[in-house]
Amino acid sequence: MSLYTAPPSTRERIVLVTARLIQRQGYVGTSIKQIAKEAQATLGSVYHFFPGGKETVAVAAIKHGAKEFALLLEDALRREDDPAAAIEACAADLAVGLRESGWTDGCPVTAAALETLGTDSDIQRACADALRAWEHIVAEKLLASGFTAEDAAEVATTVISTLEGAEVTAQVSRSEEPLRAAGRQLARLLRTYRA
Amino acid sequence: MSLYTAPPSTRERIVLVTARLIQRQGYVGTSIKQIAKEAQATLGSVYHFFPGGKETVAVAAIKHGAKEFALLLEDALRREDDPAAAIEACAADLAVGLRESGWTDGCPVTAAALETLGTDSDIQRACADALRAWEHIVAEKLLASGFTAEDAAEVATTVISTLEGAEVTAQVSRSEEPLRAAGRQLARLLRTYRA
DNA sequence: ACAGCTCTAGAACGAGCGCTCTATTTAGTG
DNA sequence: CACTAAATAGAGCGCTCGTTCTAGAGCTGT
Repeated sequence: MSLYTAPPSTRERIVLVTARLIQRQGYVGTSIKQIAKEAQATLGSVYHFFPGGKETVAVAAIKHGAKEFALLLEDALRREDDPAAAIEACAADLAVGLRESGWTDGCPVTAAALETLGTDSDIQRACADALRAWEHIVAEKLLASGFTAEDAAEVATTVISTLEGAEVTAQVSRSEEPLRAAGRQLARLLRTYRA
Repeated sequence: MSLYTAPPSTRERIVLVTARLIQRQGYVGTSIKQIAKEAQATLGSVYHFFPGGKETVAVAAIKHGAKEFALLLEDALRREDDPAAAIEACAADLAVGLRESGWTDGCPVTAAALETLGTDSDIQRACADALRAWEHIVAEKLLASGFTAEDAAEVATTVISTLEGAEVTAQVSRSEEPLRAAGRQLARLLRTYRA
């Protein structure tokens, strides 16, 4: 990685802005015109890069957000040897990021998923893929720490669900505490599996 | 309670329909005209009962949904003496309800909260109130089971967060498993607090 | 009979939606 | 320099949004 990162391309700006807007206002609440304006692009550019229209832009943004959280997760899990401590650190990272954004920049996957529930759309698929990928990352760490395959899968699912829910709770109550509490309780839970 | 329940009034139908639509499509994705049509009312009736417009209808619907889940929670906690078993049963109840609705009828509070994040609106306040009320119900049960005040508060917050998150995960993956897993893991966590 | 309510009914308004379309500018290649 | 494809630019289309407004229907008390 170079010291001087290239300025983001128009396409990248569109994706980044869309991800942020979905975090804050949801999928339905975000218009293509607003995306174009905030990305300093024009309507023509947006439809040039995403001929599939609004849904295509959203899918790209959700995949971007999914990868972003996956990196945060992998980072925390690599820094700490103990998975319990790693998950607690991860929750703390989320809490700090949330506070710094004024409690607005949550998880674009959750937001978009809830608005497109019965739809069988690409958005739903992208959200389901993201959740599965995150669970897989956690499960791998647990397996490496001596968990059985069944325990790892069930605990990983619960870890992701709890982090998701605690993030929403933290946003609504505008406090780090729900995420901090979830981190501590998840750590306690993981430690009950020690040999 | 009589055997013959009165047919719901126009006002009640509006609130019930709105709650269901918010569950499925979110707040922004639900229009007043759709509410009127599905509630078999007219626009005039909606604005007659809710002069404050869309937001007022949504607040009433959210409060209704909040009370509904509070009753489910209190019911499960009353049925079981052991709080761990009670929370697990609660998760199972949610899983069954979700499957029976075709994975569409989740939590209107979460859905509405995420779409109105930075807004300082009555909707945000209603969602925050709902979460606090649910946590309080769980905390009371834990206190009655011998938890310290601090433990009860922190665990109750985590229980609600986990149930919220697991419900979303279950909806996206169209499976009862995330909620079942969350129930089992929460039960395991609660049992670590036994004297 | 009639006034005075609550409730129902839906047309109409301005604003904004997603998207299409035609131009025009920019960048890359021989 | 000439030619082409990529990218930018935004006016305009049909439609739906939330809301307002006027008009009528149903009921009660006098």
